[in-house]
Amino acid sequence: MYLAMRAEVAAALRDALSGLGYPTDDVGIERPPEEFDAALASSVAFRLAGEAGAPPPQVAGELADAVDAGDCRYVDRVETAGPYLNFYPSDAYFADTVEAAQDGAYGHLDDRETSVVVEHTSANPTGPVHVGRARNPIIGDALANLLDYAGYDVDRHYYVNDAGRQMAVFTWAYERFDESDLPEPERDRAEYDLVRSYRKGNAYLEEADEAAVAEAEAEIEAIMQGLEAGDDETYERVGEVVDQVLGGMRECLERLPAEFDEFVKETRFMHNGDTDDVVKRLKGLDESVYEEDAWQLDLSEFGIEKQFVFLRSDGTSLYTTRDIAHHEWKFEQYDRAITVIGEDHQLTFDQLRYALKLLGHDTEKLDQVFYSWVNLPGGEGMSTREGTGIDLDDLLDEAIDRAREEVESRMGDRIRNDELTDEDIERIARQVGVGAVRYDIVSKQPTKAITFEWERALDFEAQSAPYVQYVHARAAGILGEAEVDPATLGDADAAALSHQTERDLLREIARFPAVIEEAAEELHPHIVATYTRDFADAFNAFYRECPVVDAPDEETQRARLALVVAAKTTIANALNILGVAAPESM
RNA sequence: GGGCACGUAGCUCAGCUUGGAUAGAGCGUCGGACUUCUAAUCCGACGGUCGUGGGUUCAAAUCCCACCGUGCCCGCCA
Repeated sequence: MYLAMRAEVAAALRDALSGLGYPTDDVGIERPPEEFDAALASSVAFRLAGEAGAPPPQVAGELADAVDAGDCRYVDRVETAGPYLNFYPSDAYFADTVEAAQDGAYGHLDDRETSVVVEHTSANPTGPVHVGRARNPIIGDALANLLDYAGYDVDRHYYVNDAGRQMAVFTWAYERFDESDLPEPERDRAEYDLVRSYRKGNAYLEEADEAAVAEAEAEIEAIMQGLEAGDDETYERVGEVVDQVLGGMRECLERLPAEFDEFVKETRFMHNGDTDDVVKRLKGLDESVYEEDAWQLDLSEFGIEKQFVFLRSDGTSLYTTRDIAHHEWKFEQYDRAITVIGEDHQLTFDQLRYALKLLGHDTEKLDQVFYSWVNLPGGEGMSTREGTGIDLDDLLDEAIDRAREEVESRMGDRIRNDELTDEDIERIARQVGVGAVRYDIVSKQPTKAITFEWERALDFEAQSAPYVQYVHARAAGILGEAEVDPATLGDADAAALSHQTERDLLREIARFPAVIEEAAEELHPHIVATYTRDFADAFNAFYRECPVVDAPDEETQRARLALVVAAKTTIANALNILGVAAPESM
């Protein structure tokens, strides 16, 4: 209703402006401060003051008189507050909001008939997913959910870097070392098992004597050449390592849960000849130069002084070259391609973008969401190769353990005697623990640097997942207590919802689709998280002030029940976008 | 040195793209509210030169410039 009302207000303002002979290009619609019950406001009077030769409040008054809200379904009245115009919602606004939000699909915007691929995580299959990388699947999954709600046709891809030097090193090390050379694995799963070889191999390359290293390097080089040449046996050897490690990492990511429609392997674009084709076309560009035996692209026209090497002097391709072939493949199938990627890839991504542009592609279709790295206290980084960093599995385990302790410690002073079973406790611990980790990460702007600290990541207090989840559980509790079939609330009268906190909650519910629209437009899932906090505040105020089960009369009770259903649906869907579970009880 | 990002209360963060109503939350501190639809909640108090300095504007946390601090990148790695 918010979006519809905004359209009505904009149209009514434009009519009024043009009627008075003012420009209509900027109607200055914004959200009024909390103390006003208006749903929308306009500051347009400020900008007209000069032209009108009158102070803003006077212009506002003139405009308020000129605005005709008669045809507006959702605008009840216009009032001035100094230089501002405030637009108050009508009864129909509230009635339609309650009705719309009781539908489980509330928040889904109209189908845009636009396909979009969200590539995220794409962590190299070298070992366990650590917390430094965890920001990627959490942001990526929320972004994909968000775009889905916003009406896009979304696919989620994980691009598997199975062709680089790292994988050649890994494959060599996997074949080179025996179990007896390796320490105990930290966890009983494939990636923890295999990463031991990878770490051992890297240490060996640094520490072994020159001749031994040269021998190893020759084997690694042979693997890389085999991949480049499309040699089947080499593919099989590398694939054996990649598939095992990736399988384990996938299990870890599913705990979040983050799932993918497709795992796209980099080697695919070497094997099918696409990379060779890209190289051929890049060589033909005016910007292409052959220097020091390597083919490079001069991107100085885009402000990048560093030349982009796309073919090594030994004739092998580079990561970004293969990524160009990968993106051409994406462009063939999707209208938009969005990549969630670490800020350390900023330059690489620019090179990719401009190379694609030079090859004649519309790079407007390409978007990226950068996030900055998560570091350990003391500024230490996390590295799979060196084995430093906190494994995501450990973080999730710890979060669930702490959540379980929390649930159990609260058992004693629960007022409500609803007999939580052991399964309930386990379910709540998982929902709250994992939810807290996700919420902590998704609620912040991705560009801000994060230092990982256990206490902070596992804080269950306000402004965390449990705070919002609790609202959902409270709503579920009321509906359970009322023993009313939500489906029978169709005739509930929203006019009975006249309390200030009821109106405030309704306004929050009404805003949800606009929040989705804005967050999707800007590719900022954290806007949804901010919304859930405001929403929770509004719900808690309503909860405090307005008894539902013991409402003063039946009409009020039914209206409030309908409001609770609407609120529950809204918060469930908002949490769903963030990838945070919405518990029925906790 | 160059490029990109970030800098808002003691701490963690919204707000900045599209300038506008006394700059908002949470944590912490202090003081209140559970025989009540779940107190993982709520109410109140305290707390801010919006990094610094200029500029644009009727109006700047928001836009522009310079500087300072922090992170990331500047490889024929990914």
